[in-house]
Amino acid sequence: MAPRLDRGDFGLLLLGLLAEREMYGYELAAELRQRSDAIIDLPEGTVYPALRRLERDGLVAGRWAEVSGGPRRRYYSLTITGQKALVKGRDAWRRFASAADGLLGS
Amino acid sequence: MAPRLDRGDFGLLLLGLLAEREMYGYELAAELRQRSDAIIDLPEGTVYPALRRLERDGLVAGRWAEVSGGPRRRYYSLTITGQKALVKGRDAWRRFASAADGLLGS
DNA sequence: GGCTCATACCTAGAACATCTAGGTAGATGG
DNA sequence: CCATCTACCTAGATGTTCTAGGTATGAGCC
Repeated sequence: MAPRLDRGDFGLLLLGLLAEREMYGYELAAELRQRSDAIIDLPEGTVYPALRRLERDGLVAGRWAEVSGGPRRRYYSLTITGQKALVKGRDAWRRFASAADGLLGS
Repeated sequence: MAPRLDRGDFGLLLLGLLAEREMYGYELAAELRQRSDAIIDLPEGTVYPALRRLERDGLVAGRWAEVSGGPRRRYYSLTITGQKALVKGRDAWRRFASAADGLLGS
Protein backbone atom coordinates (compact mmCIF):
# COMPACT_ATOMS: atom_id res chain seq x y z
CA MET A 1 0.00 0.00 0.00
CA ALA A 2 2.75 2.46 0.93
CA PRO A 3 4.90 3.39 -2.07
CA ARG A 4 8.24 1.59 -2.04
CA LEU A 5 11.09 3.41 -3.67
CA ASP A 6 13.14 0.22 -3.56
CA ARG A 7 10.56 -1.39 -5.82
CA GLY A 8 10.72 1.38 -8.36
CA ASP A 9 7.78 3.37 -7.05
CA PHE A 10 8.74 7.04 -7.11
CA GLY A 11 5.62 8.05 -5.22
CA LEU A 12 7.67 8.02 -2.03
CA LEU A 13 9.79 10.91 -3.31
CA LEU A 14 6.65 12.94 -3.82
CA LEU A 15 5.61 12.23 -0.24
CA GLY A 16 9.06 13.36 0.86
CA LEU A 17 8.69 16.73 -0.81
CA LEU A 18 5.11 17.20 0.32
CA ALA A 19 6.24 16.69 3.91
CA GLU A 20 7.96 20.08 3.62
CA ARG A 21 5.09 22.04 2.14
CA GLU A 22 2.01 21.92 -0.05
CA MET A 23 2.93 21.68 -3.73
CA TYR A 24 1.36 21.08 -7.14
CA GLY A 25 2.30 18.54 -9.77
CA TYR A 26 4.25 20.71 -12.12
CA GLU A 27 6.13 22.19 -9.18
CA LEU A 28 6.95 18.75 -7.78
CA ALA A 29 8.48 17.63 -11.06
CA ALA A 30 10.60 20.80 -11.26
CA GLU A 31 11.63 20.51 -7.62
CA LEU A 32 12.74 16.92 -8.07
CA ARG A 33 14.81 17.93 -11.07
CA GLN A 34 16.48 20.92 -9.45
CA ARG A 35 17.23 19.47 -6.07
CA SER A 36 18.64 16.25 -7.52
CA ASP A 37 20.80 18.03 -10.11
CA ALA A 38 18.69 16.45 -12.86
CA ILE A 39 19.50 12.93 -11.65
CA ILE A 40 15.84 12.40 -10.93
CA ASP A 41 13.91 13.75 -13.91
CA LEU A 42 10.40 12.35 -14.01
CA PRO A 43 8.27 13.13 -17.06
CA GLU A 44 4.80 14.53 -16.43
CA GLY A 45 3.30 11.29 -17.60
CA THR A 46 4.86 9.74 -14.50
CA VAL A 47 4.16 12.47 -11.96
CA TYR A 48 0.46 13.10 -12.54
CA PRO A 49 -0.65 9.45 -12.48
CA ALA A 50 1.51 8.95 -9.38
CA LEU A 51 -0.24 11.81 -7.59
CA ARG A 52 -3.62 10.40 -8.52
CA ARG A 53 -2.64 7.03 -7.09
CA LEU A 54 -1.44 8.65 -3.88
CA GLU A 55 -4.72 10.55 -3.62
CA ARG A 56 -6.76 7.45 -4.43
CA ASP A 57 -4.96 5.62 -1.61
CA GLY A 58 -5.53 8.46 0.84
CA LEU A 59 -1.86 9.39 1.28
CA VAL A 60 -2.26 12.92 -0.07
CA ALA A 61 -5.18 15.33 -0.38
CA GLY A 62 -5.61 17.63 -3.39
CA ARG A 63 -7.37 20.97 -3.76
CA TRP A 64 -7.81 23.23 -6.78
CA ALA A 65 -6.49 26.78 -6.64
CA GLU A 66 -7.17 29.58 -9.11
CA VAL A 67 -4.08 31.54 -10.04
CA SER A 68 -4.01 34.99 -11.62
CA GLY A 69 -1.81 34.94 -14.70
CA GLY A 70 -1.77 31.21 -15.46
CA PRO A 71 -3.65 27.94 -15.45
CA ARG A 72 -5.20 26.75 -12.22
CA ARG A 73 -3.18 24.40 -10.02
CA ARG A 74 -3.96 21.33 -8.00
CA TYR A 75 -2.14 21.55 -4.70
CA TYR A 76 -1.42 18.38 -2.74
CA SER A 77 -0.67 17.96 0.95
CA LEU A 78 0.21 14.98 3.11
CA THR A 79 -2.53 13.27 5.08
CA ILE A 80 -1.92 11.56 8.42
CA THR A 81 -1.88 8.26 6.57
CA GLY A 82 0.59 9.73 4.13
CA GLN A 83 2.91 10.83 6.94
CA LYS A 84 2.94 7.30 8.32
CA ALA A 85 3.55 5.85 4.87
CA LEU A 86 6.46 8.23 4.41
CA VAL A 87 8.09 7.11 7.65
CA LYS A 88 7.67 3.46 6.75
CA GLY A 89 8.78 3.87 3.17
CA ARG A 90 11.79 5.92 4.19
CA ASP A 91 12.87 3.24 6.66
CA ALA A 92 12.44 0.50 4.08
CA TRP A 93 14.40 2.58 1.58
CA ARG A 94 17.32 3.19 3.95
CA ARG A 95 17.56 -0.49 4.78
CA PHE A 96 17.42 -1.47 1.15
CA ALA A 97 19.97 1.13 0.05
CA SER A 98 22.37 0.02 2.76
CA ALA A 99 22.02 -3.63 1.80
CA ALA A 100 22.39 -2.87 -1.90
CA ASP A 101 25.52 -0.82 -1.30
CA GLY A 102 27.09 -3.76 0.47
CA LEU A 103 26.20 -6.14 -2.34
CA LEU A 104 27.37 -3.90 -5.16
CA GLY A 105 30.87 -3.60 -3.76
CA SER A 106 33.38 -0.90 -4.68
CA MET B 1 20.07 -1.89 -21.77
CA ALA B 2 22.14 -2.05 -18.61
CA PRO B 3 20.02 -3.02 -15.59
CA ARG B 4 19.20 0.00 -13.44
CA LEU B 5 18.61 -0.68 -9.80
CA ASP B 6 17.22 2.83 -9.41
CA ARG B 7 14.46 1.85 -11.80
CA GLY B 8 13.59 -1.27 -9.87
CA ASP B 9 15.64 -3.69 -11.94
CA PHE B 10 17.31 -6.12 -9.55
CA GLY B 11 19.51 -7.57 -12.29
CA LEU B 12 22.25 -5.18 -11.21
CA LEU B 13 22.50 -6.92 -7.83
CA LEU B 14 23.10 -10.21 -9.63
CA LEU B 15 25.89 -8.61 -11.63
CA GLY B 16 27.36 -7.35 -8.36
CA LEU B 17 27.53 -10.83 -6.88
CA LEU B 18 28.81 -12.41 -10.08
CA ALA B 19 31.69 -9.92 -10.09
CA GLU B 20 33.05 -11.81 -7.08
CA ARG B 21 32.76 -15.31 -8.43
CA GLU B 22 30.85 -17.65 -10.70
CA MET B 23 27.50 -18.63 -9.18
CA TYR B 24 24.25 -20.40 -10.07
CA GLY B 25 20.69 -19.14 -9.74
CA TYR B 26 19.67 -20.91 -6.58
CA GLU B 27 22.93 -19.84 -4.97
CA LEU B 28 22.47 -16.22 -6.01
CA ALA B 29 19.04 -16.06 -4.42
CA ALA B 30 20.36 -17.54 -1.17
CA GLU B 31 23.38 -15.25 -1.20
CA LEU B 32 21.23 -12.16 -1.65
CA ARG B 33 19.05 -13.24 1.26
CA GLN B 34 21.90 -14.04 3.64
CA ARG B 35 24.13 -11.08 2.95
CA SER B 36 21.27 -8.58 3.13
CA ASP B 37 19.82 -10.00 6.37
CA ALA B 38 16.70 -11.01 4.42
CA ILE B 39 16.05 -7.40 3.37
CA ILE B 40 16.47 -8.46 -0.22
CA ASP B 41 14.57 -11.71 -0.69
CA LEU B 42 13.86 -12.39 -4.34
CA PRO B 43 11.62 -15.34 -5.19
CA GLU B 44 12.90 -17.79 -7.78
CA GLY B 45 10.31 -16.54 -10.22
CA THR B 46 12.22 -13.26 -10.19
CA VAL B 47 15.79 -14.56 -10.21
CA TYR B 48 15.65 -17.08 -13.05
CA PRO B 49 13.95 -14.81 -15.59
CA ALA B 50 16.36 -12.02 -14.61
CA LEU B 51 19.35 -14.27 -15.31
CA ARG B 52 17.91 -15.22 -18.68
CA ARG B 53 17.50 -11.55 -19.58
CA LEU B 54 21.08 -10.82 -18.54
CA GLU B 55 22.28 -13.71 -20.67
CA ARG B 56 20.10 -12.69 -23.61
CA ASP B 57 21.63 -9.20 -23.42
CA GLY B 58 25.16 -10.58 -23.25
CA LEU B 59 25.96 -9.35 -19.73
CA VAL B 60 26.48 -12.83 -18.28
CA ALA B 61 27.43 -16.19 -19.74
CA GLY B 62 25.95 -19.45 -18.48
CA ARG B 63 27.24 -23.01 -18.50
CA TRP B 64 25.74 -26.26 -17.28
CA ALA B 65 27.58 -28.28 -14.66
CA GLU B 66 26.80 -31.80 -13.51
CA VAL B 67 26.92 -32.24 -9.77
CA SER B 68 27.21 -35.52 -7.89
CA GLY B 69 24.48 -35.75 -5.29
CA GLY B 70 21.99 -33.28 -6.69
CA PRO B 71 20.43 -31.67 -9.76
CA ARG B 72 22.70 -30.06 -12.33
CA ARG B 73 23.43 -26.37 -12.01
CA ARG B 74 23.69 -23.50 -14.45
CA TYR B 75 26.66 -21.36 -13.48
CA TYR B 76 26.79 -17.76 -14.62
CA SER B 77 29.81 -15.46 -14.96
CA LEU B 78 30.23 -11.84 -15.97
CA THR B 79 31.18 -10.99 -19.54
CA ILE B 80 33.24 -7.95 -20.44
CA THR B 81 30.02 -6.20 -21.41
CA GLY B 82 28.58 -7.21 -18.06
CA GLN B 83 31.51 -5.72 -16.20
CA LYS B 84 31.02 -2.41 -17.96
CA ALA B 85 27.29 -2.51 -17.29
CA LEU B 86 28.01 -3.14 -13.61
CA VAL B 87 30.27 -0.10 -13.36
CA LYS B 88 27.73 2.11 -15.09
CA GLY B 89 24.78 0.76 -13.14
CA ARG B 90 26.62 1.08 -9.85
CA ASP B 91 27.48 4.70 -10.59
CA ALA B 92 23.90 5.48 -11.55
CA TRP B 93 22.71 3.77 -8.40
CA ARG B 94 25.04 5.72 -6.09
CA ARG B 95 23.99 9.01 -7.64
CA PHE B 96 20.34 8.12 -7.39
CA ALA B 97 20.59 6.90 -3.79
CA SER B 98 22.40 10.04 -2.75
CA ALA B 99 19.82 12.28 -4.42
CA ALA B 100 16.92 10.30 -2.96
CA ASP B 101 18.39 10.49 0.53
CA GLY B 102 18.51 14.25 0.25
CA LEU B 103 14.93 14.45 -0.95
CA LEU B 104 13.51 12.09 1.67
CA GLY B 105 14.85 14.13 4.56
CA SER B 106 15.29 12.92 8.12
C1' DG C 1 9.78 -49.91 -1.86
C1' DG C 2 7.58 -45.61 -0.49
C1' DC C 3 7.70 -41.25 1.73
C1' DT C 4 9.50 -36.78 2.71
C1' DC C 5 12.69 -33.15 2.21
C1' DA C 6 16.18 -30.10 0.19
C1' DT C 7 18.23 -28.86 -3.93
C1' DA C 8 17.83 -26.72 -8.51
C1' DC C 9 15.77 -25.56 -12.49
C1' DC C 10 11.70 -23.59 -15.17
C1' DT C 11 7.21 -21.08 -16.92
C1' DA C 12 2.63 -18.59 -17.58
C1' DG C 13 -0.12 -15.04 -16.18
C1' DA C 14 -1.39 -11.16 -13.38
C1' DA C 15 -0.29 -6.93 -11.38
C1' DC C 16 1.81 -2.56 -11.37
C1' DA C 17 4.69 1.47 -12.45
C1' DT C 18 7.28 3.93 -15.78
C1' DC C 19 7.60 6.05 -20.12
C1' DT C 20 6.23 7.70 -24.80
C1' DA C 21 3.64 10.63 -27.19
C1' DG C 22 0.55 12.93 -27.58
C1' DG C 23 -3.63 16.53 -26.22
C1' DT C 24 -5.94 20.91 -23.88
C1' DA C 25 -5.79 25.62 -22.25
C1' DG C 26 -4.42 30.43 -20.43
C1' DA C 27 -1.07 34.17 -20.38
C1' DT C 28 3.03 36.52 -22.16
C1' DG C 29 6.37 38.57 -25.51
C1' DG C 30 8.13 39.57 -30.05
C1' DC D 1 -0.10 36.12 -35.31
C1' DC D 2 2.77 32.86 -33.28
C1' DA D 3 5.88 30.77 -30.30
C1' DT D 4 6.73 29.77 -25.55
C1' DC D 5 5.91 28.73 -20.86
C1' DT D 6 2.91 27.18 -17.53
C1' DA D 7 -0.14 23.44 -15.85
C1' DC D 8 -3.04 19.85 -16.27
C1' DC D 9 -4.39 15.28 -18.38
C1' DT D 10 -4.69 10.41 -20.82
C1' DA D 11 -4.03 6.00 -23.62
C1' DG D 12 -1.09 2.54 -24.84
C1' DA D 13 3.30 0.10 -24.91
C1' DT D 14 6.97 -1.65 -22.35
C1' DG D 15 9.22 -3.99 -18.77
C1' DT D 16 9.80 -6.01 -14.38
C1' DT D 17 8.30 -8.17 -10.23
C1' DC D 18 5.55 -11.53 -8.09
C1' DT D 19 2.26 -15.53 -7.59
C1' DA D 20 1.64 -20.05 -8.12
C1' DG D 21 2.46 -23.45 -9.74
C1' DG D 22 5.44 -27.56 -12.24
C1' DT D 23 9.63 -30.88 -13.09
C1' DA D 24 13.54 -33.61 -11.58
C1' DT D 25 17.60 -35.43 -8.75
C1' DG D 26 19.36 -37.45 -4.68
C1' DA D 27 19.53 -38.40 0.47
C1' DG D 28 17.51 -40.10 4.69
C1' DC D 29 14.14 -42.87 7.08
C1' DC D 30 10.71 -46.46 8.10
